[in-house]
Amino acid sequence: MQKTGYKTRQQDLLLSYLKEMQGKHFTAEDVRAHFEEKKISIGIATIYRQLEKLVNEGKIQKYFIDDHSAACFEYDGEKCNSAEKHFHLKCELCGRLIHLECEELEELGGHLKTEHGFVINPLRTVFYGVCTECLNKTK
Amino acid sequence: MQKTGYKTRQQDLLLSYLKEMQGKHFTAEDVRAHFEEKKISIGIATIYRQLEKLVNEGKIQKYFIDDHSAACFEYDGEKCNSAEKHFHLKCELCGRLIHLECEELEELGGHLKTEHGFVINPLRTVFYGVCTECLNKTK
DNA sequence: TTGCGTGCAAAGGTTTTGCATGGCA
DNA sequence: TGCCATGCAAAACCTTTGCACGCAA
Repeated sequence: MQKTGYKTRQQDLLLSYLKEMQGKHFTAEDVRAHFEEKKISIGIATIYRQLEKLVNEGKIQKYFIDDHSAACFEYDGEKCNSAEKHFHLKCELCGRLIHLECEELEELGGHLKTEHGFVINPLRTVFYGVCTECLNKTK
Repeated sequence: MQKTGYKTRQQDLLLSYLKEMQGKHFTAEDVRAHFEEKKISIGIATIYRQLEKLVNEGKIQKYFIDDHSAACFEYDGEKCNSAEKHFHLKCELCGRLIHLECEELEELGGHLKTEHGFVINPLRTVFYGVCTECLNKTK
């Protein structure tokens, strides 16, 4: 399960970028531009491959915001890797990512499995909607 | 507000397809293939333009399921609120998109709202995980 | 007749892939 | 040294767009 792989300069660069961008979303192109600004060159293919690996490991998440535009990635920090029993809520208005731990919601997984034979993956599943703050604002 | 536009053969064909596919999801390519099978030719550009129009009118919904794959469309019929009563499950292994209607799941929206002040948007939310068939295969 | 709808092909943008090279262990 | 990671460019892919023509009203 634990594929170590080699440690590379590009990998480190990307990880440092993740920490810097923690809680914010970015595209593959954002990553490339960020390092180009610093006169550091990373191939876009490498960026895609590293990001894909991180997504598979559940370290970062991949979102599809609108239309056929570029995919957004987001790093949520250490806490997300340890706690597998929480879900993510993403506000469509303010873009905030909310971490939700809730017993009743945890039952959702059990229900889907026993009643529908579907094993949900909370690491990748994101509930889209509107958060409390934004609801109040629009009233 | 109500832009009538012209009535065309392609429009009628698409509408008949929608009725046939009511409650199921399909891609632009699915539409093209469906009519090709019947020896009816419709330009793919026309399909995209018609679908876009229908989305803007709120007649059909557009989903962004996966990676760089094609967008999914869905016609839920006359009743406007029906779309809010089902969710989508996406199998991470076989890629199948499953259409799930379940009363207990409908309560999820209510729970999120009353307990967490979050109004979920089922039109955009997709549960990722592994479906029954794939679970059995991997055993 | 007017001008929207259509079809074709080309363009557009994002992501993936093949292949030779570079670099970690 | 053995192999994975990288970089480049090309390919793949879905979708949009420009333009001339067709067709509804």
